Amino acid sequence: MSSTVDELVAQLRDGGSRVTTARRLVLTALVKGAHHPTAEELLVVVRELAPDVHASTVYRNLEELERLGVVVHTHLGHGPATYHLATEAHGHLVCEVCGATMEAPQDLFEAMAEGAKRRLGFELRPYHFAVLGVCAECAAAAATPEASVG
Amino acid sequence: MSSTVDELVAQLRDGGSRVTTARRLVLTALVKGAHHPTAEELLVVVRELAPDVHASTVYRNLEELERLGVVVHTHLGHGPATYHLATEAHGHLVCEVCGATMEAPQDLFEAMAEGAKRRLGFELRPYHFAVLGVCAECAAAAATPEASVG
DNA sequence: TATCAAAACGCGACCAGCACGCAACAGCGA
DNA sequence: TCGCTGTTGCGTGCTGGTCGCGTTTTGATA
Repeated sequence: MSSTVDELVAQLRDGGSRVTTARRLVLTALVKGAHHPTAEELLVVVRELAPDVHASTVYRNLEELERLGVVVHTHLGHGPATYHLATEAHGHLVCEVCGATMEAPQDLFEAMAEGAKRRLGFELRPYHFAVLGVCAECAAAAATPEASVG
Repeated sequence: MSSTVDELVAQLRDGGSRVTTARRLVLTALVKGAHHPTAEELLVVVRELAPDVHASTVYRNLEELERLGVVVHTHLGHGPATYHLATEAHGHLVCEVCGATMEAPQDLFEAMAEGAKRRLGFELRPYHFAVLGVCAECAAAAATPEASVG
């Protein structure tokens, strides 16, 4: 969580990658930006600092950073993928009704992971795709017929 | 599981939808076809029976069938969505390494679902997106440095 | 059985999200 | 500073899916 751009840059060098302006800006955007930015949103942030950076550069850098284990991407639903630093890896719960995204408590997956491992030999990595469902507010709204969410 | 095309057609009528050739063929493809067909694969099956059916017709029909609760779609990974009858709804475990897909035992999600409900008020619907991980074979292959999966 | 409004279809254009090929550029070790 | 080679900008292309429009088909009714 305490990752600074400089630390991440060091990871890049260790991995044998060059440190370019665009690449540094992508890291900056990841550190400073919103919680679950898409590639598009990262591009916007990057372009505030360097307007000429091309979208494909951001995509390629995210790919490279992921290869190095610096960032991971997650699918929160039907839209574009979202990116965050690998040090912040966590599961997500997303409400199908209102789209609210919440981070899953670390231990929420534990029982399931253990069950999958013991019974199927399957090692869960439940971070890549969000688990969908209905959040408390929307469930309550659905339960009271008079109410409407909007 | 015992759904026949006729039963599904009846569901269509009950829902106020018209029964067309293309629509019946989509249902036929879902009943007879592979386990987790994509829209594209369904289109191929449909076209074996009626070559002039257009791709957008299949997409629109799947959307309508989903609206009626007859079919559901699932994302097994980065590729296209897969479709199956709502009566066959189940969770999926997908291996990130080899791509193997397995149906999750019904009770695997129960502990997690209960925990999410009690602690966050969140009602899990863990069927829409697969849970990724590493299958037993690939985990074993990774554990023995000499072995290689290919 | 004929009529007809609305639903569904075929078709093509279009869109989002992303990957790719290529020539120019820039990081970084010597 | 030089030069190798990784990276960038740019355009183009691909996949998966949506949309608008004019035509065809369905199915309730006469």
